[in-house]
Amino acid sequence: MKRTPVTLRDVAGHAGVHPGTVSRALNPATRAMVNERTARRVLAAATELGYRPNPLARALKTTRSGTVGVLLPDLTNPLFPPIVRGIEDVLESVGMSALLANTDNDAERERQQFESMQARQVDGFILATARRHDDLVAEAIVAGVPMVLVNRSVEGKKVPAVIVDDLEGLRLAVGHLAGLGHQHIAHLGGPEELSTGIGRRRGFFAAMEECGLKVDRKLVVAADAFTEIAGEKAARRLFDSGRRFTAVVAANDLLALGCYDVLADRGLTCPRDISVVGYNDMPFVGRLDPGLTTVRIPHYALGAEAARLLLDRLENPTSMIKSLLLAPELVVRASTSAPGR
Amino acid sequence: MKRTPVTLRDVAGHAGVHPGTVSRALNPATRAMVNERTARRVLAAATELGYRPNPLARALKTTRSGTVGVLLPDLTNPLFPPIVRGIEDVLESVGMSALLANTDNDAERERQQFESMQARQVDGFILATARRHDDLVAEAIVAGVPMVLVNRSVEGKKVPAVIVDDLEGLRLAVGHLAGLGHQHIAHLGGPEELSTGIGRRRGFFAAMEECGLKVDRKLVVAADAFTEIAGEKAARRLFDSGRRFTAVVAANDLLALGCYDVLADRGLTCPRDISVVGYNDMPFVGRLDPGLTTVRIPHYALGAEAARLLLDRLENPTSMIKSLLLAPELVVRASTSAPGR
DNA sequence: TTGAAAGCGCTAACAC
DNA sequence: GTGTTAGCGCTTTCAA
Repeated sequence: MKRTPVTLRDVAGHAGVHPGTVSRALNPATRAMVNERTARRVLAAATELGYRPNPLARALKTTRSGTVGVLLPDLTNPLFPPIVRGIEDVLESVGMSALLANTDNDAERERQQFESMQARQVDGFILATARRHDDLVAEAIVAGVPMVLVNRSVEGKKVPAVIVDDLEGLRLAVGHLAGLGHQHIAHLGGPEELSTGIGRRRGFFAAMEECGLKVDRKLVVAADAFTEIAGEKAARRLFDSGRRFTAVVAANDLLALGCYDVLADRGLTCPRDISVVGYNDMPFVGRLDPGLTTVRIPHYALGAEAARLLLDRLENPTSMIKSLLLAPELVVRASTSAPGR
Repeated sequence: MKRTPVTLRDVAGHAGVHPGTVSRALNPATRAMVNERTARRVLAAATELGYRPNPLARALKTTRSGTVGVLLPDLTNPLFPPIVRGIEDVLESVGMSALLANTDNDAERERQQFESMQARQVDGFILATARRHDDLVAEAIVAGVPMVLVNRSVEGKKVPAVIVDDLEGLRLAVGHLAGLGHQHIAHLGGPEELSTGIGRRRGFFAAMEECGLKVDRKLVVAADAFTEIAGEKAARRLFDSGRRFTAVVAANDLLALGCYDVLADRGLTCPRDISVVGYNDMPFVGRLDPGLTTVRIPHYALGAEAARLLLDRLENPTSMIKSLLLAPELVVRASTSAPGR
């Protein structure tokens, strides 16, 4: 049970063949090279001895470790666990596994983790940390490091990514509010150095236009992080603007929570006084008080597809770069209602 | 930037010394063996060439990989991310890292992941998956595999664990309700094959006793998993028992959520009709409707301490086995009030 | 189809 | 102090 002391040699000895032959017999890709009967004998010996190949030794030899580096801002952000599971499940299905690292949005940490993973000979990367202008990503791409982005993309899309259609997402959010009769809608945006921040901001403008609504630029603010605190701060700017609005579309659920806080602070009630729409549909936001109307994104699928895309590139490095745009979906709950009472 | 083609040899050549010397100079533990000046020269050459040691090669040689296997039921259970971050942060601080795997409470998967990690030569394990009677843990311990349990423990504690004082936790929960005037308190327990399930159940009985309250055994049920669904099912049994009760203490927050569902289902209001107390203080349960009164456990510290304990064992394998019992804390919110209107 | 031999990048006796 | 040597467990030419 302890450290596998049983090696290829042991199996070879037991089966009366050369270690090289054992290697060939045990590797599905090379099994064809070996006589069917010998192969069976080797396999039998292997199982009998309880042989477990040593992935490190293999990796050292082949420079392929069967692992993928996954960089994300912070695992405790509820957005990420489902994405990670999606990644892990797909990787596991092909016998690979993920190496996780949290970067806390720190570019230096990010680079350090990236390099440490490279040293560990990961076969590729999945990044949930990309900024719109991201040196690390740029360098990795020119260096030919297999990589796919998830949730966020970079400017000048030469890198495969699995992201959500934010234009559509905002269309759903704004359309819903407009349908309810809201005319004065504010946007609590995300950091503009992130594709998600800018994408939803653009989506907001586009959707307002489509609905025939005027955007009051004082009612478009950008939080400097996708956190509740940052959301609170930015929401305060909205309320301090002196402009009138009856609804706010937040660029993500955490921001919407920050908005909830400000509402409570000022004795305002949601949705009676102000309707709020979130983005992401994080776990449990449906059970908040009030249940958050939000744009659902397929978390798990984002991760799973990103992993698939990466596997694809790993198998076929020269294939065309493809990205995936997943469709969001509106989930209407209690935080939105018709305006004015 | 790409694959590190620069090896010990390269550095050696550049510095005009033997690779062995480079190895010694670069390893803090053996640096003392080498002349100060040579060491400096080597270091300079290493940085100049951008040398990155290959952890795989080192691991192969030393059988120590600098990684720790972490088995947990499911990363998307909000309980775990903070624990995992605690583990990762501590490991990272000593240059190690974690390999995660989700087992979905499947013993077979668990064993398989365990073995695959062993094959990857992890230096030790942190398990959040232990059952009270756990063959895998038992075998690993006799095999001398360094391991520490987190959150859950096993029967016959011969294995280091970092857990929460459930007796105290239940004392807080029951005491709070008793203080509010509740006399008829139900327990929505967890699976009894888990130390957390049984521990909180025992804590419930003990605390009721301490408060001078009688336990109605019909009002003590056990869910068969720590999930919202299982909680709902079990809570239904409570309400179908025909017994009178004004409060329920759930063995965890997810179970409490299941209870919320049943309440809603039956047109009951919390806390007016029934007070509910949870356990764990998962992220965001304070924002539920109603905000959940619960017993807070120090998630992050659980993970961090588990990692520290493991590092301790790794450094000093023969040291005494120690476990840690962390103190919980009551967080009173809106789901509890005095009984009877 | 199988054996022989070299070597992935590193560490650790052992010698000098 | 530093060089030499062997080898961790595996894959993969190259011969046979």
